[in-house]
Amino acid sequence: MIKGLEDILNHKSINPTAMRLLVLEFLLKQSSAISLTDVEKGLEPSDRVTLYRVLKKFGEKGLVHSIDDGSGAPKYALCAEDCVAGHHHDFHVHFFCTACRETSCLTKSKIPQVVLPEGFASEEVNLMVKGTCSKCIP
Amino acid sequence: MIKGLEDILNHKSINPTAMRLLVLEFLLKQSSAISLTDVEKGLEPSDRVTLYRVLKKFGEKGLVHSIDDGSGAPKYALCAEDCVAGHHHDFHVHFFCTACRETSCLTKSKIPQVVLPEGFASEEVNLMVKGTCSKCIP
DNA sequence: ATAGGGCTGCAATGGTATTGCAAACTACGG
DNA sequence: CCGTAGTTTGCAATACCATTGCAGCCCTAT
Repeated sequence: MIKGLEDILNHKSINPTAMRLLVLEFLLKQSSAISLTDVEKGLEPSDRVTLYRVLKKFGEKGLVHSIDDGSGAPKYALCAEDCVAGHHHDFHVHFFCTACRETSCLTKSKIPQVVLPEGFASEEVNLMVKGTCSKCIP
Repeated sequence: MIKGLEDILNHKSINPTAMRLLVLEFLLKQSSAISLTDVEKGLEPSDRVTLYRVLKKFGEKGLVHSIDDGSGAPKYALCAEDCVAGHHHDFHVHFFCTACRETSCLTKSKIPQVVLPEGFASEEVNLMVKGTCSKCIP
């Protein structure tokens, strides 16, 4: 199991340290995007700053992408597959459930093409939907 | 002129105080969405907290909407037209130019319909595009 | 005139990212 | 096996930013 985790990191050119393996393992267990504070609580008693830097490195290397769901703190989730360092390909919709307050990636919902005014060039698109998720529908 | 400003506030059931008129006037002069710090600098030497509360009230009453462009601080812009207290209708695209670092409302670019998975109900949609705006194209 | 409610300004709090620095660790060449 | 260089980690400190409490002010209605 741990072996597989190491491979993942190596494949992204990230030195597989104990801390990073722990964070990666924790991320793999999540069903939704989580904040730095969530990681901190799940991996007690780890240092917050270290976790911050681990996630930052993961982001730089294209292992995770961060989502700003308006909660103030960024959420992190593992990238699908084909993200390379520096260029993310996560053109999917992010969903924030106002009931359970979970942020999740709707990898199957692609972001539709957006028509921009003349002279505007798009580099990155982020679509955030808020509402009620399937688990919280009454 | 000031008379017109008062009308705007009254129409939204906001007591027209000096401070609020100033903020509204400042907002009307902007061509892009601005942060609380921007307002503070433009209206020196005003108290930041007061401006914060003014903007908050404007938001509650449907006069302005706030945009989270990922810069850490929310940006504010006047609502188009028919926003009512509590329910915003700003289904337009927000654009962040990575060159001039300005956030603007593309009121003509409507957010396309998003297909959500079964069981998901959408209440609010936010589409943030990052790239280069027409003024910054080489 | 006065009492009450809304508005403002100041001070203080709390949560967050972010950086500097020194200790710990790791990989590697002798 | 040892030491060294580079990476990683943990701690302390800093810097924003939103948000709240409180006290004084203004305006209005009675």
